Amino acid sequence: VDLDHDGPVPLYVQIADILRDAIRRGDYVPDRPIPSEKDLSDEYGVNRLTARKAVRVLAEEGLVTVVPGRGSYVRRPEG
Amino acid sequence: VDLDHDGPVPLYVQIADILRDAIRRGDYVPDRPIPSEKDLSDEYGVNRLTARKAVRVLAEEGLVTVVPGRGSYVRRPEG
DNA sequence: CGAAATTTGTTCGTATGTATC
DNA sequence: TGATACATACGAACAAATTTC
Repeated sequence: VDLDHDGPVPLYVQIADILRDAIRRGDYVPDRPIPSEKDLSDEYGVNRLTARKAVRVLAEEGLVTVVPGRGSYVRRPEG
Repeated sequence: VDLDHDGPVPLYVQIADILRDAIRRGDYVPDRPIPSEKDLSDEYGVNRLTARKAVRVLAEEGLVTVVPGRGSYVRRPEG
């Protein structure tokens, strides 16, 4: 799982893209948590705050819900 | 809370001026923190480092004390 | 019930690169 | 040239919420 550290796309955007695709593919399913910020930072070799920023992107898109002390859960599509 | 982005006065100076006035007015009181760098950057729509620079001005004037990881606290006047 | 571990939340400190004035 | 300003990214420390043992 390698990111492009030199290109124009920010690391947190790259991670957000990866996570978004994974959710769309069904690798992460509704009502279940995606990897923790720490797991993401370990997996992609980035700072926790960078991984956190990626998760926030998904949260702002409504794809996940962040729960303090629990994790970030894939949202069940409404309707 | 709007700043003059075009005039000759740097944004960080404008923010420092606003904060200084607020402290003098008593909006922020001794031993209590002023807004965090992030809150200031959000409120004034500037980069965090610009807000940080404003806080540093006040710190250099002795009006606040910056505590890493905690915040910037209004100084209690000596005497 | 309580201590430890996990996870997210917050804050300041710092560095790099880019752009603008 | 230098000061200003922004975006990104990492580091360190601690707090708060939650779960696990």
